[in-house]
Amino acid sequence: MNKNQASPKDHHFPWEHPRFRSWIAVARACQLMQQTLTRRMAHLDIKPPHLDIVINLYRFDGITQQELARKLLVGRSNMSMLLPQLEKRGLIERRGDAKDKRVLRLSLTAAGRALTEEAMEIQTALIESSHAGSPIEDCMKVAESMERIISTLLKEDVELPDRESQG
Amino acid sequence: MNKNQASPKDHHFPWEHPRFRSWIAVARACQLMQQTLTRRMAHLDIKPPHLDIVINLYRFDGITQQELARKLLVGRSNMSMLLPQLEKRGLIERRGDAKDKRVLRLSLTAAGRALTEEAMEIQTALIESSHAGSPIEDCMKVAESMERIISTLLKEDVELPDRESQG
DNA sequence: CCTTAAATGTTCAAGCATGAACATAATTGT
DNA sequence: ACAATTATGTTCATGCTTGAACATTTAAGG
Repeated sequence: MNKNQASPKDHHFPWEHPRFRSWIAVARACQLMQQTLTRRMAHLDIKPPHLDIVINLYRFDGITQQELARKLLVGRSNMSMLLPQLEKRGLIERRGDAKDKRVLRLSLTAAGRALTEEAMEIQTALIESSHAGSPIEDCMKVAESMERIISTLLKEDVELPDRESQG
Repeated sequence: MNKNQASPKDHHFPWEHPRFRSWIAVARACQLMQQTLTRRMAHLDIKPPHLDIVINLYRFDGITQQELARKLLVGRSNMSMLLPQLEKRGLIERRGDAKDKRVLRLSLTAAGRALTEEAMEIQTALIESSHAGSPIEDCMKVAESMERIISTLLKEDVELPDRESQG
């Protein structure tokens, strides 16, 4: 009853599957990285979700809330909750588009840009140090594996409300 | 101001660092996997956090709440919130320890075990299918990389309240 | 023994994320 | 032009997660 599917070899329990064990490690690493990053950025008063936002604004000035939500793989309502906070703190600006009166175009203020650079340094330093001594080729192989997984999951992930796969 | 640290090579922006790009892919893959798993398990009325719990109870019968929290890298208060729900649903049991009157020892009921097996099959199938066609060696290399990162992060992660690194 | 420190579990307020329902604006079809 | 559909953003109720404060129990030090 627990090995007639998804198990070409006869591993009785999921945690005996190499892929399963491997994925658990990926998930735990992610979790730990997020928690550590949260603590390291605490003094800037931003958390990973905010960092994801400002980094994307740093790269893609004038992006809309919907585009941003798609890049971050979150719902639009999430952006509607978080962006006003960042706006009140003077880190970002939201300006209506002249051509399309529905959309709000986002950009960083000078203060937001400065904060983003500071936070990105913390994140980069953490990533570099936690990969301590791993050859860069390992990293590339990891990236390839993950991107394969991402595109697989995005493909079979059609037809859901309020989230329509990203570009 | 944005490249005097953590950057041996002269990549001007974080997203030009191979390790940074690679890590973003890891994080996104995790996020997508969780979202997809959430949808696939919706009919069982359990979410990834509950699955993590019951799988560990499946493996480690009689574990305490504290030990469980450490394995899952979450706070004790989290367990205090989630476990009573599962208990009310008749999926787990909590029994006080005779020797140490502080601890509650956890175990699955028959219904909980059945549900866990069903959910594990879904998760295993999802993991297998999302790795579609990736050789098993790639998986092993990913696992190695992630475990290195985990141990690095756990080492430098001493001294924090309510979370004391796991065993 | 008795005081102090540590460990385990609970409660609470706050913040993040979600999906549904809604309002407005743009696009398409006729 | 008009109706129907789609797209963008907001609001709301719900649920997960956290960290602090607390109570109880155990362990350690004099």
